[in-house]
Amino acid sequence: MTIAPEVPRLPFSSIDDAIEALRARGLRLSMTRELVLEALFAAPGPVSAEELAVRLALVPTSVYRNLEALERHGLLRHVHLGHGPGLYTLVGHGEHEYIYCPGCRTARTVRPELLDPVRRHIKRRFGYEVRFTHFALVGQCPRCAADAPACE
Amino acid sequence: MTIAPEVPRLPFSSIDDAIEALRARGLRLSMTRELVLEALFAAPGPVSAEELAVRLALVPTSVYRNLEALERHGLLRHVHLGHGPGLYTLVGHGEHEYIYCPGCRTARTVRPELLDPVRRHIKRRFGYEVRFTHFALVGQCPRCAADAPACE
DNA sequence: ACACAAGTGCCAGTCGCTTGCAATTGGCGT
DNA sequence: ACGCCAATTGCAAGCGACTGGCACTTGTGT
Repeated sequence: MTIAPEVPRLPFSSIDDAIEALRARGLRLSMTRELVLEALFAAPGPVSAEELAVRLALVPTSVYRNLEALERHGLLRHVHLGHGPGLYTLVGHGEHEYIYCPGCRTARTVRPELLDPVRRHIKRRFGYEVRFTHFALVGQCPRCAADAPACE
Repeated sequence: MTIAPEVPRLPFSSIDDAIEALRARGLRLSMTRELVLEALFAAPGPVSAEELAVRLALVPTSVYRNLEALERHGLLRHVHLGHGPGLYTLVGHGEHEYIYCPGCRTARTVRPELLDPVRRHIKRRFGYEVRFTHFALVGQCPRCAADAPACE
């Protein structure tokens, strides 16, 4: 699959909102689906499909399929920090963008509006509406820069 | 594997430069290795390992291993546009960064210095030295924005 | 409470690599 | 020119992250 084209993002502040939106899109609320939504709602950060499957004792296939359906309908999105699996978050439930440091393999969150100047700049210069929601920003964090002054 | 930590990037303007650097790093110039370097040197854009293996009639494993070794020693780098395989380029042989549009699944190249203001902004705001060399910038291109005015 | 499409479990398959290991070979030292 | 030996290769198997097929089950509008 490729990166999902931009899909309308519905903001959810409770699971019930998400469930309502899900119904509005003609999706059913199965047991599995509810568990996935709840887990994502409760999660402190983005979660991989594999992690969800394990934590919820669900069969991975079903988790993948649910994530795919929910993302296709704009209830979820996923981000990649570095290489590795997609990490899912409920939309509208504390939106973040991420900066990932390959040195220490950690990501910090960034409030989306703080990147608006960057988006505006790129829009003006290149005409593209970039978003950092699918691939994290990648760069050396200050700590790693201090630890490894050898780099270029 | 994770994203390679920043490695000194040696600029090559001919294959011989690359071969010299390779020797300086204690790597041998095997048949396979030479073919890979030549193919990358001749390529108009970044190339996947699979593509190289097919075009050069080489066994994929060997291509992967060569790409890995050459990248580790700073002769190559790879970028991801959207999902999909890593795409390799010889370092110092027409450096580009990329903006990828998920709508039309195409990337345009950007002269790196044009993104310097963005890098400076992020450095000031967050302290990170970001680079767009591993993950492409992702965003809707003007054409796709015009075609699909429905998006948020 | 039924019908029937949406969703599930299971199993096999794909894609993009990675690893182990025995056979080969490039590039010195002589 | 020859030999040595670690670097490299080919082959086969394995792995992580999904994806697809298919028969079975279940949520839901009527």
